[in-house]
Amino acid sequence: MKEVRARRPLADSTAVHDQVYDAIRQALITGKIAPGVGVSLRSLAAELGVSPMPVRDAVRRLVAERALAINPANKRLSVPSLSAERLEQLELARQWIEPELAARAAPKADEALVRKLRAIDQDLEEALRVGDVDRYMVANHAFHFAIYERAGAEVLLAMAGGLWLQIGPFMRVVFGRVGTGSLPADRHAEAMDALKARDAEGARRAIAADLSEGMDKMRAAVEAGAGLTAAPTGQTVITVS
Amino acid sequence: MKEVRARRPLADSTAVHDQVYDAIRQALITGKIAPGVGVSLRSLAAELGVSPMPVRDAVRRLVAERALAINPANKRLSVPSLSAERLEQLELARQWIEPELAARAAPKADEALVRKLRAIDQDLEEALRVGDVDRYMVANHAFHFAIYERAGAEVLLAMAGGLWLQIGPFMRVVFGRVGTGSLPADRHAEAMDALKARDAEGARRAIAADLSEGMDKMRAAVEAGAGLTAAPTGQTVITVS
DNA sequence: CACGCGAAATTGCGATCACAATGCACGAAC
DNA sequence: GTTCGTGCATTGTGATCGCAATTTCGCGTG
Repeated sequence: MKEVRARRPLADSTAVHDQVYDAIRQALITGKIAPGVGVSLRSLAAELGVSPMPVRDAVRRLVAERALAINPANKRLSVPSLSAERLEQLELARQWIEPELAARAAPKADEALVRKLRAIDQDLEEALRVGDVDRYMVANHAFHFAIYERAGAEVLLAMAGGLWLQIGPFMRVVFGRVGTGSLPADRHAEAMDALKARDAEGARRAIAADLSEGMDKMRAAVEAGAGLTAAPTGQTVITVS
Repeated sequence: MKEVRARRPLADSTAVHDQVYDAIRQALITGKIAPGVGVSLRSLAAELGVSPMPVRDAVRRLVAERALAINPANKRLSVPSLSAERLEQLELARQWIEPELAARAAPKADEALVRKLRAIDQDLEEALRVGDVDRYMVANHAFHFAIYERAGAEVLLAMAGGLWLQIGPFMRVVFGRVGTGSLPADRHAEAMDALKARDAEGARRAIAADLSEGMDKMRAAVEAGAGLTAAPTGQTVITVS
């Protein structure tokens, strides 16, 4: 475990704790870490090849964003378990904030944005065809936030990002069960049309509909799913690359 | 600066970094730290009498909650400056989430809650009479969140907490200028009546109106205020517990 | 007096060590 | 065979040290 660690100039772009944060964040969004399982700082650190320190920093951020939970007694941290209450609140919040962001982005949309969205959406459908769940989720996230960033609403964007972070594990459970084939991307086409036309209300409706469909599936899966809250004895086989 | 530091059993209640977090959080909510001023880890640590490490942890959380900003170039941190855009988004988010929480709390309200609210409100009015801004803000925060906690909506509650944290510095600026005497607490009485009657929509309206009045004052102050990002030479006197 | 320019101080970041506390497991007693 | 207690391993937390980079200030030059 004592490896030669390349010491980067450290000023080029991102700090180590940011990279660790992104790694765990991606693992959460794509659902690579199952809900309910416990993770430890040192195990994560060893897995990522860094010292526990930057992992601590990253974990602090994630806990603050409610993407990771910390047992107040144990002080041991884990992925928050999936409950119907949490999902209901997350859905409500998403249904309010994300259509709003889409509506604000519409007037500022341009040809470049639509082109970028079309490229992402093609990748998304490709992922759907081949059944690559991870790739689909990454593309879906990219699609939505390419729109939301255009709104130029920093505060709301950060809130939306936090919500996606919290809802990632839910998504993974759903698509792990239902499969990716059953989710049509029609709403994405509607959204792109509305953005192309700078139609704020149309974009709002399209995103709202897209969210509704996705959340419906999640709610159904959570209500029907028995072991969604995961076994506390879960093995943490997390491959954060 | 080499003091004998009492080593607490550490398992009694809260960790040091939590105390530091609470200290800075309180300082932000009550507006003890002015927007735009830069703070350093070591200076905060020295002021609090701890090592820079727990301060780093606390700051990490606060940055994640957007209560502190970090200059990507400098990597130096400061309180986010007050802009009309930020205020507009914060107002929108508050206007959506806080009435919702109040409405959810109303059916669960009981006599004990109303009594507690009445006590807080009396303290609040007392603070208004004597012109104690800090005490007023603490009481106002306590009033609102005594209600919101009753909703039992963990996710929404956390979001509301984050919003208050971001809007704290704004509040301080407003009340530092306008003075506390001009803010009537009538809406609080309405809210208490609605809660007592378990009237969800009434509680929603009361909180919405309360927010509107407060945010109107803030918006007016921000639009009119020139030196809102200014940095008073204030010594930030923060103390741990 | 103004303007660089270089050295010292400050700052954030990461690693390593120390410590208290909890979790876990192996083994002994009934 | 079941149960309880004792030891070791692991965990989170905090302090201290080192490093690189940026800021800051003083000094010399124009």
